[in-house]
Amino acid sequence: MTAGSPSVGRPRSERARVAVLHAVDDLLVDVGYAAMTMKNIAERAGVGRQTVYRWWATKAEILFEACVEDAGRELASEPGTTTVSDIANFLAALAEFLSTSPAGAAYRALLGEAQHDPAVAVLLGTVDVLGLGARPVLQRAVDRGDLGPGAVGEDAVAVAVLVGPLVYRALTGATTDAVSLDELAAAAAESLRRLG
Amino acid sequence: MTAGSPSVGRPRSERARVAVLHAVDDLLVDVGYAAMTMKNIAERAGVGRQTVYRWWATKAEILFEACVEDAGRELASEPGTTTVSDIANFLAALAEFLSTSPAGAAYRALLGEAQHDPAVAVLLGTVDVLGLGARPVLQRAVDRGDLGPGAVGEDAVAVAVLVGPLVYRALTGATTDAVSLDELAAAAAESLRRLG
Amino acid sequence: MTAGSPSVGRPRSERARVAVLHAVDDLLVDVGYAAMTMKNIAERAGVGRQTVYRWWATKAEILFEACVEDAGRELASEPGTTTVSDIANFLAALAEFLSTSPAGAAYRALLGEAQHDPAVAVLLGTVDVLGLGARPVLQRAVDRGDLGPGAVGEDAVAVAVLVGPLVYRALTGATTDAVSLDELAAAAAESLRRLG
Amino acid sequence: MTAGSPSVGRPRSERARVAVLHAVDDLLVDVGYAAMTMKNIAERAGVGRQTVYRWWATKAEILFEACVEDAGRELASEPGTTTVSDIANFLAALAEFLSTSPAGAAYRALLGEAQHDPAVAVLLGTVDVLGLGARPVLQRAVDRGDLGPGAVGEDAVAVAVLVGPLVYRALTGATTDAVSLDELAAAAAESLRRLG
DNA sequence: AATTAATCGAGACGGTACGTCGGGTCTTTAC
DNA sequence: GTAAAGACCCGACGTACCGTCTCGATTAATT
Repeated sequence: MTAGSPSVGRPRSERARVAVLHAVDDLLVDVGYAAMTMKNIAERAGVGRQTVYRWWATKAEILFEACVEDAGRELASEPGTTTVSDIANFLAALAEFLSTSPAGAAYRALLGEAQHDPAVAVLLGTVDVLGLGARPVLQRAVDRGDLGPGAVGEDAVAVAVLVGPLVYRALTGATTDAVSLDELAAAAAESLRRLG
Repeated sequence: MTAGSPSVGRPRSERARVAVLHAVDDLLVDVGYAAMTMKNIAERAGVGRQTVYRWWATKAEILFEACVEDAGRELASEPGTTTVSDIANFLAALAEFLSTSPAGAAYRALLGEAQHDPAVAVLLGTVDVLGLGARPVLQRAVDRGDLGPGAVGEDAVAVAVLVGPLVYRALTGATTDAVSLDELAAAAAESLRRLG
Repeated sequence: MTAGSPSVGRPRSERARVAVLHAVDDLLVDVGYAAMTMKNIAERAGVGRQTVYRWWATKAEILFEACVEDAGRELASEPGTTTVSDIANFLAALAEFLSTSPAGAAYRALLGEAQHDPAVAVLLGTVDVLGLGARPVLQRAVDRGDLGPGAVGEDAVAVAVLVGPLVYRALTGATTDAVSLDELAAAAAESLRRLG
Repeated sequence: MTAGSPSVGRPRSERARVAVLHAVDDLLVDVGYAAMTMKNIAERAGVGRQTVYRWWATKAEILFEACVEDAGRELASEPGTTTVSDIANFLAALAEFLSTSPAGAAYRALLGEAQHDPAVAVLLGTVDVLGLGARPVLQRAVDRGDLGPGAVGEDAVAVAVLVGPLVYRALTGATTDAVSLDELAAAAAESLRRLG
């Protein structure tokens, strides 16, 4: 059908694939991004070094694959009854993601690496990780009439207004308590209304 | 005067110091942060390798020193007549800083590295680079009565609300045009009023 | 007939066998022994890698098989009318073999590898490649009474006296012209007479 | 005087140099040439890997340096009173060298590698290791009138006649006892006289 | 004809050495 | 005592080959 070789030769080992993805998650927590090398990823996964290189070019690619799907699930917040509560729910999920989740730690590491390596910037550009969580919230706000339809456009600033403050605090090492989160949600709602 | 040897032996070479700081700026632009090594910093500066290590422990420290003073000057925006125009002036300066200035590139690189290396996170925490630019704006808003006095507190979210959206867009590679900047300024003003 | 499975299942592919032996010869000429790997032997032969390993354990074994029979034929020199001319004929064949023949190149490579790997030394010891060519010459000299009967014994030095000089020159990269060959033949005859 | 930088920077460590040469000798005996890698040479010598590569390109170069001087000393046999006894002394030294000496083992390994790698063949061609031992013997024979003066020429076959048989036996794993050595000496003397 | 079993080409698997590069330290001479 | 030069030991890089394994597909002799 598609490829030239549908099933010639030994098939890829699913065991090795998941072992690598798990190893990356573990190492990010245990030793941090900088000390995480292709060598010890392979060792931690109990996998040959070449097997890692065969499927991923860099540790950023592995981390990205390990991050994306988890991010989608963890950022899918409960819809609220009002726009403000909807936003509050999302910001709570986002704060949790950024400060606690392994996938969030991977995202922060990747966003950091993207500042050093254009290839990683391109990689991150392929999936709008936080936008995928934020856009449903914005769409519901548009549907309620609380936000102009331009706010969910491709390059709209609405996503940045929504997630930017929390991301900035996460990257600078600040933590955000529940009270501040509610304040931020109210402020963001006000801000977004102004963008409509 | 004070310690055992205040000025015995050859004094530190000012020539070497500025050569290193300039070399770091040049290399960040020419080859990027990742490809910038202590070795080629020393070579570009025409300086011995040990001379670099004698005064800075890591390339992040050099970059930080090269970045801070420029940042202070470049982020000192013109006070506007109203809070909204004041904020607009600041956001314009911030956008310029993040997207164009060498010091801004250094800041982004350092913020990225801080996600990988706790020591760099601590280093960045010693000077609130963007906050130093944002706080005068917020203070003037408080003075005008447009913002509650709590907004300029130590750990207040106001700074994050002000700079977060633009920082997020800069880190994810998005550019922000003048029109969007004005929208953001208006939205931020609204948002901040809500925090008061 | 004999073992558990005399001829059940698919029989060994003769096509694959000769393809491998030819590939080894070609590669030895094209890229040399060191750059000749089991991987590119299989590729050059258009054969699976496992198929090579199924029948030969090392590239030395393949080369040995490819070498032995050719060596026997190429070293079977024309008997001369006198011992000196007999020896001269043999030395001419030997010089040709060592310097020009693919089988000779294989022999030199194997003799070289035997210095690094005891298993190859054992392998080479199973067939006295040059001795098989030299012994008929020596036997005829014994029959003529030009040489004592001990010279064709198992561990006699006569073979070494006969082939050693040319082998040494071949291994050290020296070439030997026709005039020198005749001198060597006369000298060897003299030398062998002395061993009787 | 000579080079552009007579003594700038840290000087080469003599300790490291001899440690590497000794490590190579030890490893050749302990594990053999094939299993002797640049990696374990460095480890055995207690030296960084880069330090090895800084001064030698291949393990063959190291072995060559470790071999040459020892070879000169070990092959410098006692002059005998007659040409036959002179040759006998040399052949005894040569047999000892080839079968027992570490330097001889190195020589055999290098001669083997030269069959696989043209660069090693060139390297070996720079110093006529065995010839340096054999030529004095031949020269004395010429002086005695037992050998024509052409025998000590650049490309003369006399050296090969002298050392070839023993080298061939050494490379093929044969050992040569004292009785055979004396026979070989007498035969070689006869053979060389014929070359005069 | 159907079954059985060893072969075939292909290619992924876990390992390990390669030669290079950057890390941070040290040891020289020159200033 | 700093500066410039450069060698030191260390370890990760990405590549290549090792020898083994697991596939689907052949290919004959045996049922």
